[in-house]
Amino acid sequence: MKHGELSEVYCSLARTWSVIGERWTMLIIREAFRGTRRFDTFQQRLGVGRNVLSNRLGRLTAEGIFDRVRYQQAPDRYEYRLTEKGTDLYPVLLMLMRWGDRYKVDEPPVRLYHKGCGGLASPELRCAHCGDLVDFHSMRAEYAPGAW
Amino acid sequence: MKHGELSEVYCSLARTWSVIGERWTMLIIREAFRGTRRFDTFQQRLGVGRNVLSNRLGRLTAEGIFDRVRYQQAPDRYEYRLTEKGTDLYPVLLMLMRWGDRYKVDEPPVRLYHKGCGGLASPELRCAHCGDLVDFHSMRAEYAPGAW
DNA sequence: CAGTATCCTCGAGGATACTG
DNA sequence: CAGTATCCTCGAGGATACTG
Repeated sequence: MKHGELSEVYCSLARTWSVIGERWTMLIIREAFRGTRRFDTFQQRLGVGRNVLSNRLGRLTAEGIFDRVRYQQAPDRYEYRLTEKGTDLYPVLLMLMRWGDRYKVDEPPVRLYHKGCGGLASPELRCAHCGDLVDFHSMRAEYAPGAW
Repeated sequence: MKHGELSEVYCSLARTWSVIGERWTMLIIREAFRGTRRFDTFQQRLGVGRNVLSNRLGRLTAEGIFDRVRYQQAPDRYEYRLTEKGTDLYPVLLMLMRWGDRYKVDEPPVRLYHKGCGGLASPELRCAHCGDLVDFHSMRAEYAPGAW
């Protein structure tokens, strides 16, 4: 199975992975959450090849994760802004970071504060129905017919 | 920057990505959450090459995400079980699935029920401090010195 | 700046045969 | 079963020069 074919399987994870599951893609999105919008800024901060970056930004724009917006005329200059579909990847990013905070570093490189309460935030997963904390053991999965 | 070098950068996301950010790795872990433990079962369900699967299971075992457990003697047979470090990736998996449920499929292939309350669960992120829903706009990030 | 073009390397992945 | 061994392909990624 090739990378692109993941998008055709009836599996939300596989399809999501076909969009963001490449070496640089998630790092580019993280950089965007950090406020980066311009080609050369992405390129310099990540150290990614210009051809690769060009390709990824194009694909993510086609996918609807970035908007390519002209911010200047003559000459025209464009920048990349996360769409709502893009910012909806924030929970994914947070959970990846949190796992790394726990298992891959001594001290978290990024601290998150919650604007609402002002506290140091360690976001956690709760059941939307009853509000209890959610983990692997508390969930039961049912597969639709045809699910991969 | 090579894939392995991501593990040396002072960034929880990059380091996590160096562990799970390859084409098959996250799909193998998902399959494990589904209950799969044995080499041939992984191989048949995912359609991944045997050499690649062998390599990934070895790396994930070395990383402490899988335990390689002998379940039979003469001949010895082994299976792979998620460790706690492995099941702690569940929130990552859930958030990836949820994004795919929203943007990549019409009908969710997998439905999750919360054992506690019996309800159909759509897990959501909340601030551990105040309990409010968390999204990108409600967070403020502070970077430690040396953070990538 | 925001790219495109070109050329190259390397390793992830696929296919298949073989083994204790 | 649970792998290892072998050989091959292909594309992701790196480096660098060039352009409007």
